[in-house]
Amino acid sequence: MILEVHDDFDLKKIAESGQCFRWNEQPDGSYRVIAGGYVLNIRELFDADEIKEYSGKDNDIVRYGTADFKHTFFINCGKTEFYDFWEEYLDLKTDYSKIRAKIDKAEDDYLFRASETGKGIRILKQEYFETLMTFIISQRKNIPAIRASVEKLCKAAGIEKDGCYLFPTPEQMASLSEDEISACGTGYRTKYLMKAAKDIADGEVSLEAFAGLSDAELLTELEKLYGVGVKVASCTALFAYHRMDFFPEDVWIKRVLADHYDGHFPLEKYTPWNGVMQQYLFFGQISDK
DNA sequence: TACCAGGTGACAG
DNA sequence: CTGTCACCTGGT
Repeated sequence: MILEVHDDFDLKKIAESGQCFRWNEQPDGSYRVIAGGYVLNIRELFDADEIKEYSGKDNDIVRYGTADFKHTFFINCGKTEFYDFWEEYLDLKTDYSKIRAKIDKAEDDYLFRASETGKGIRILKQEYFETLMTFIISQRKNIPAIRASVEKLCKAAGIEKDGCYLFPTPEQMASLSEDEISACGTGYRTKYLMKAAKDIADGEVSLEAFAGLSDAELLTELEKLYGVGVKVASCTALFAYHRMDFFPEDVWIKRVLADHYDGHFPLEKYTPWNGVMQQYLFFGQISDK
């Protein structure tokens, strides 16, 4: 299919934004994305001739956004799979260039510059269980270490598909022994993962039911899970439940706030889009390194 | 070798 | 309620 997005959309920035850990750049510049039980390949078509070539092959074309610029992608899935999962996952109905336009350069030049650097990031709508597990794993780990750990876990418990391993279901995860999980490099987080997986597999906790809660209630319920504090809970709320107003504060963001905002971000100015602002600030910070 | 990294729970005070 | 500390593991 051809995906034409008249809005901010940058594959590389999304892959490196730290919200997802299973986007892998391929030798041809495309990205392989494992999510929702699917394995997708997505490639931006930069060249007009290339776009014409693909468009001529009676590929379905879907269009999103209203900006006066566009990004064109080739994705190797059909309409059924696309509407079933990827449309929502990629958050194609949200207009990020309009959200970006809420940032006043004169009022906050630092955020404005961060948004220019991070332009193209979208907040994915990822799966509840995978996001929760992944951000539990992320505690005191850097991004490469998180990716390596998640990959091992998928290989240990997930189903193989197209040469990749899907993220385990709660049941698959709960069937692993402590040693098997620990062998994935999860360290002291192993007991947190086991408890959450078991409670969810047993039906004691329903991540699906959490979707009906208000932002505040959702945060409270997530924080009740063993090993889940405010950071992991707010990342899960933002990246899986798509609660766009959450503003997760990790050490990187805390540094930004200390250096540029007197320790406190003016959340009231950007409601209900603070999560997007957080992503711009975070991306600006890590891309300096 | 020692210290740190996208935190959290358990405990002091 | 705020401060301190151990914790697995991989990296410098």
